[in-house]
Amino acid sequence: MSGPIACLDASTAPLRTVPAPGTPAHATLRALVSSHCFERQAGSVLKLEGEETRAIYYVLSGWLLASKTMAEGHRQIIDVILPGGFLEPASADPDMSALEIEALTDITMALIPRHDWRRACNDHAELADLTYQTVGSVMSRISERMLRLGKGTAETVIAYALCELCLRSTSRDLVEGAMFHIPMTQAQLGDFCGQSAVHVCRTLRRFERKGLLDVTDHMDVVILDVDALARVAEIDLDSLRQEIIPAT
Amino acid sequence: MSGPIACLDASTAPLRTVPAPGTPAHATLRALVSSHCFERQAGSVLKLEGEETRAIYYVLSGWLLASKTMAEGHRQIIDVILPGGFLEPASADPDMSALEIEALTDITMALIPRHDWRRACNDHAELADLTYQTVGSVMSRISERMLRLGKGTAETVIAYALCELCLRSTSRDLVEGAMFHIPMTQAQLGDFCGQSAVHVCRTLRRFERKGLLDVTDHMDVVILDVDALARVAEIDLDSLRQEIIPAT
DNA sequence: CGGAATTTTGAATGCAATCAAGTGGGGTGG
DNA sequence: CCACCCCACTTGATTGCATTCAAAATTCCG
Repeated sequence: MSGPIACLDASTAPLRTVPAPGTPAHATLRALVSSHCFERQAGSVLKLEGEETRAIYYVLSGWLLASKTMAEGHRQIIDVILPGGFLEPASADPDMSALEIEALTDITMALIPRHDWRRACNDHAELADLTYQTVGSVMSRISERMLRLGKGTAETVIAYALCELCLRSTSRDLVEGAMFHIPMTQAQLGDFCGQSAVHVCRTLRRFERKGLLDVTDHMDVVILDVDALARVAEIDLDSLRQEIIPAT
Repeated sequence: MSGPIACLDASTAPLRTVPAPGTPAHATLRALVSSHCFERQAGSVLKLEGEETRAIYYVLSGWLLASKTMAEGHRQIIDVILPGGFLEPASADPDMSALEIEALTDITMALIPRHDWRRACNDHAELADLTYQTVGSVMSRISERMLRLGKGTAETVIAYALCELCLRSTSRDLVEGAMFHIPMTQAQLGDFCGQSAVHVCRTLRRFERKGLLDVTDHMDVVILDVDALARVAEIDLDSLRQEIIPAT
């Protein structure tokens, strides 16, 4: 794998609306991002578990995936990061990555040195806010998933994952009939939900038969009955949105 | 439940060795902690899911527990916090708690207003380091658990949980024959490991029969065969220590 | 068009939940 | 002091959900 490729135009990238454009914080963020910006193809592994790490992974476009693997190749996807999101894969040893980081799709992203990021956070309260808010979002969506992983049925976990990804990828709405695309195979969705690929398939099919949703053409999902799906996922849509989706 | 009770002597509390005693950062941490210090009984619920929160939960002595609950009372313990550890239960909405916080044992702790904490982190790099290191520790141990919750057998999850709690509570060592106490019932351990209480019992009994460990008298655990236990947990002890236990 | 990866379906196995009943210890009140 | 109760733990039996294995169908991509 080659080194970072300079990104010609980071200005089109979907920087979060927080901090607001025009503010010094926004300018700092933009500068940080564009000076460390590069692209990768889907499937590229950016960091392995246990490797040295000193940077923040900031996603501009595409989806990023953080996972861990056990013996026999059993893998659990710990989190998926969407444009505007970021993650530091550090463990208790700040220089060691606890996670494997991989591009789920073709991706544009920035690898910002931890120190630069922290300096920026010290200088701009809005960036510190953004950081804390992101940590909160990550923690709460991981917690929701963990709850269902531990105590839910396959239907519950998978329905939740669909709701979460839909909410996050369609920016805050989950309406009947809206289509959204999940750039994951059923096997990957299985790794995300702690299920085998076969059972993901069966479960999606069952959802279709029940009229909850429609899955066409490689994970294009149309939710047909939001309320029923939310019931299966055991969520309250509004509470979940407040919990995992940053305001504004 | 009554309000916070002033803690007469926080100086005996096991403040982390980072920042080092004598430094300004240490003094600031001590001041923050002792001015917000109080005690609670085992079982006290300190915060409910969805409630407002604006503070960091810093544990001085005793164990704290963060959990989430689904319909029908199915609960998952997301994390356990030991003395010297802390947690902010905030979600994407920084003022809303994503977790329920509960005292697992009688506990001495400090509830430090987020703003004071953040100001202190801005003033003292060591405190910021401590914060990032703690976030890293929390994330990596949650990830390890999540991996096994999703992809491991009951034996793997439970063996891992025992190793993690032993490593953390006996400060970095996991030696044969050492006894340590886990102040949780089997039902709570089940909520931690995504298993039913009944199955936790069976699994612990099986471990005993295999000579991996001994569990006596309400969760006093003696590990008899560290290597075998680590093998069941699918961990490498040294890697895990580096990953989840802060250095020094 | 051919090969590889993904999805689908069937059948069998096995792990863990649930239900149910019984044991044992610690604390309380008579 | 003893009886009782409550809670935690233990063990057995049954049920059911999800995995695994296997094979076919479909789609993607070069």
